[in-house]
Amino acid sequence: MSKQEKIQATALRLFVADGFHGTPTAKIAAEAGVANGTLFYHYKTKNDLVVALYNKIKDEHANNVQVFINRDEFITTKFRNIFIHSVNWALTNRDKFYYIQQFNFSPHLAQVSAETLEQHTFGYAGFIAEGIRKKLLKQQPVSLLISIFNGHVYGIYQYITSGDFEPAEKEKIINEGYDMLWDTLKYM
Amino acid sequence: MSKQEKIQATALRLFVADGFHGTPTAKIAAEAGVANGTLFYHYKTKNDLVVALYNKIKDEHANNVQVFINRDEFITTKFRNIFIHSVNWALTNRDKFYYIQQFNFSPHLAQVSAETLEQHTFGYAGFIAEGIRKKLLKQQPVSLLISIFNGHVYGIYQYITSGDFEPAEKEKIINEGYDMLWDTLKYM
DNA sequence: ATATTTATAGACTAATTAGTCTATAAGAAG
DNA sequence: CTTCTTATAGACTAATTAGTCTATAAATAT
Repeated sequence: MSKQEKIQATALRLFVADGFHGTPTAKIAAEAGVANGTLFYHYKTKNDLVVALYNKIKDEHANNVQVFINRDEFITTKFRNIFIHSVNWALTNRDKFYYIQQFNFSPHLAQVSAETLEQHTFGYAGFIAEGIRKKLLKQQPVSLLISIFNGHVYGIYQYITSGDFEPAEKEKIINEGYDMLWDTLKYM
Repeated sequence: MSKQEKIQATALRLFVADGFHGTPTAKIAAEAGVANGTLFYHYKTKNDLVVALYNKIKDEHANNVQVFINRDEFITTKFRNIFIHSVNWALTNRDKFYYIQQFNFSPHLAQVSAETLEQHTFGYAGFIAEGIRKKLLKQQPVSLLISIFNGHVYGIYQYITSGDFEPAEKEKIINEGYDMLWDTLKYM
């Protein structure tokens, strides 16, 4: 792990635990085992670090989803896989998932350009549009279906993290959660 | 408007615009037209103000929903009304809706007791449980249905606020949004 | 080898800001 | 009318902290 990666990992952990403002750059540097100057060498400002971390996590997730989109499977299968993977990703990367929400509801979001934001849902868009065209999904705007999809992922995530479930139970909830989403989004 | 109310209203506006840490208490006091000492007379600490504001907004919303729950109507009608009202409330009180999310994804949340948090969904719980018992809603845990409900409100809200829609369009989206939610939650 | 760039260290500072302190004013109670 | 409580004001401070500065060390290129 390079010093830069250590800084990122430590920043993620501390930002999630104590918030952006509750985390001094000095603490990040100290817990990452690097000097103050090193942090500011890699990131011109604290704000730069906050934004870079966001973009990195978003990229990681988008690339993750892209793999499922690219697979040569029937569109409804893909759709199911993407949902299940998204929930599982959120559950196994809670810090990262939380960080995205934390960032989304902060003034930092305004610093990310609309294009960058769009790029992160770019993978979905074409895929969802195809589903609509082929009359597998409801005849509604792509972005509405994406919003509902995300809202549903979020809802299932909230439910699972609010309780204490066995792995098998979790899987069952996710599967049934998918069925419920499908009831919402399927054509007719 | 009392000085205290002015402080709350100004704090809400500034916290949403600039974040918790981006808003000095001195600025809140100045823009509310009160002295520094007055703010700290009403709220022992800045943190107290942040938490009090959260509880106030949550209470307001919970009381709002309660009115619909108490109405003497058929349960499915109530359900629909609550969904539509929730989306409309979020749309006409964007600052407050945003503030709740901002707070939920901040370390401040840990300062709100589990009971207080539960109390805010208390109204829903009995009502949803009734719907499940009467086999109008899916045979799933109450809290799962609430999570999905909230996730869906959030999704529709996101979609509407991300575009520029006429009032009539908004209404149509909300109504269709409800139909989609109902497809997910209805029994069979 | 030597020069240049990249990476790291850690002491220092200038600015910011939460909260305190003292002084009053307004209102309620006796 | 006077005592006590509540509400308001605004100057002040002690602590925190983002970012700078200078010095090297390591790596890369010439």
